[in-house]
Amino acid sequence: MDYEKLAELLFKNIDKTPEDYEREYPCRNLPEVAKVTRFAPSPTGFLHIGGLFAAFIGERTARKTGGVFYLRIEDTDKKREIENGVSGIVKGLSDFGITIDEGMLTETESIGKYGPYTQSQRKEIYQAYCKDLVKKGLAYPCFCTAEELDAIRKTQEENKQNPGYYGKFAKCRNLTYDEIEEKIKSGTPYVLRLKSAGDETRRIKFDDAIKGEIEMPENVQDIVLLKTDGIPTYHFAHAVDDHLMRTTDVIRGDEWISSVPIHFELFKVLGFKLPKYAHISPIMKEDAETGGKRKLSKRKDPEAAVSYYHEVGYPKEAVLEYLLTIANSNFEEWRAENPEKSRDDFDFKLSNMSKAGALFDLVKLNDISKNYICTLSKETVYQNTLEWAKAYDADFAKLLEENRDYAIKIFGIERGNEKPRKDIAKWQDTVEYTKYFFEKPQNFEWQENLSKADMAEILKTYKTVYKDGETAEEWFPKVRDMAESLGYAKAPKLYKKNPESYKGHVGDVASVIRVAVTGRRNTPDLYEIINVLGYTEFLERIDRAIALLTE
RNA sequence: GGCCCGUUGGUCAAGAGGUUAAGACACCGCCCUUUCACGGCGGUAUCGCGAGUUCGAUUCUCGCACGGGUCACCA
Repeated sequence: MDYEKLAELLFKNIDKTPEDYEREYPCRNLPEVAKVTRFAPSPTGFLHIGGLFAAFIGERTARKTGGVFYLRIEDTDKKREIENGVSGIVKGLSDFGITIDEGMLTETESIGKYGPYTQSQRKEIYQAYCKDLVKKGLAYPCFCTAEELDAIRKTQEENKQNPGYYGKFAKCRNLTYDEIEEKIKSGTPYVLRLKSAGDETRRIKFDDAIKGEIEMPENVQDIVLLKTDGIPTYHFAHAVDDHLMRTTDVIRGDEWISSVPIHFELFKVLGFKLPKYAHISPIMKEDAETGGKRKLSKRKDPEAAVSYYHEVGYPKEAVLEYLLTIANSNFEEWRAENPEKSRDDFDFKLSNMSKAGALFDLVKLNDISKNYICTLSKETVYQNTLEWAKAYDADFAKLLEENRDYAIKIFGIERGNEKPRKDIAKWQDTVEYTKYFFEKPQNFEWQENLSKADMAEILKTYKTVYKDGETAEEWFPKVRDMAESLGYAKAPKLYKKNPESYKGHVGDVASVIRVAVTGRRNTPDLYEIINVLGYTEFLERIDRAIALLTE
């Protein structure tokens, strides 16, 4: 067989050679320790939390070593693609502060010298390498139809043989030049296959940065390199792109582990140096139905989508810190010791990653998020809440903008002291949190141990006792005195000793005021709330409550 | 089924051939306290199973079980 002639027959329009591309995309001029990593999703528009996790780890690895992190779009499957699919991915990344050094910025724009960064635009590159492989007798066209392939698989299954296109089953391996030429001329569709030289009794070995030493049988399959439409499969594109883009560390989901033998052979026949592999375990979720674990599912779990976290308003810092604690569990300890430091100063290590898939824990995320938000200033909370509301709650955004100073005061309640409140986990929580400041209470959670008359009496008395402008130190003792004069214990402890001699205790009295003003039994510090509301509003609410209680 | 990966409390997990088997979240109790949070103190709870190596194994080896992945012209 004249392979040169076959290569010309198959790829007559391809003039460039691998050598041309090697020159076009030279080795990066980086220090030896610098790592080049990438995130390479399909443009489905949907960014999975696991994708963000992988991207984040790639970004951290590159940053830490002074390397390069880039975004490549793997759009070799038209079926997966949706319109503006790149934007969704790019937005998901940027919403959570993941920045790229190279790659796709929008649907069509990119930065970097190693592009194009969209695989559909790299067709000639792949074909040049394929042409070279054909020339060397390492790849061949295959005209088998789907039906023929099915038939092969069926007999293999019946005979308990490994399924696939390999060895004696690879009938197109033995086609003559004339047979091939005839089929090509008649327009028969074909794929290009690798002529595997693998031997399943031999084993490959590699050291995965996360999983450690892994050993597997060599690949023997004549896998498809180029599909009927001339577009490469994932495997072939991976080899060519990661080589040409000079990726040093391939960080990807561990569903790829079983394909590593294919990648080994591909890198070998193409004459490429193998990258380092790091296979990440997927993020799991507890499955209510089976009681077991399963991958977070795009269909069943809203929290699988990165956009979910943005929509409900988790700060990106909280999400990233949560992902970091999953990735390197010693991060939590480091954070506790270095509360002021930037996340970037943490020494992230691929080797510290867990080999098993972690269950996604929304409760833990909430905790991390509350701890983060409680360190922010009231102005920052206002600003972040406003930005969130502008995107997802227009009415609330309007309210915040029209009452800027007031809203900032609300967010200032019990904030900035040594023990700040920790009750906001996400910006969406602020809607409920601030509600009674913007509207008079509709429902009142009155406590059951007091009669309406008792409560009305407390409020009427309180109105006469309360003076605008009291300090916190003056305020509560007055409430105590008032409680005592109305027949309530000054302190809860007194009441517990002698419950019969009192109507209740100061806590009940304060509670009546609290409910009258806010409608709720549980709120932040009452004194601060009253001051934020202002004297006029306070009086109105007390009067309104008295009217309701005495009607 | 073949191949591969994994398995320490409810969750995330540290750990090393000999430890009272860290810590965080969650949960429970107590304290603080005008409510709720916060904070402080304390508590419940973990090495999948069976062999082997060893004076000793949760740690090393081998089986098994269970869970997961993969076996496409999808990535």
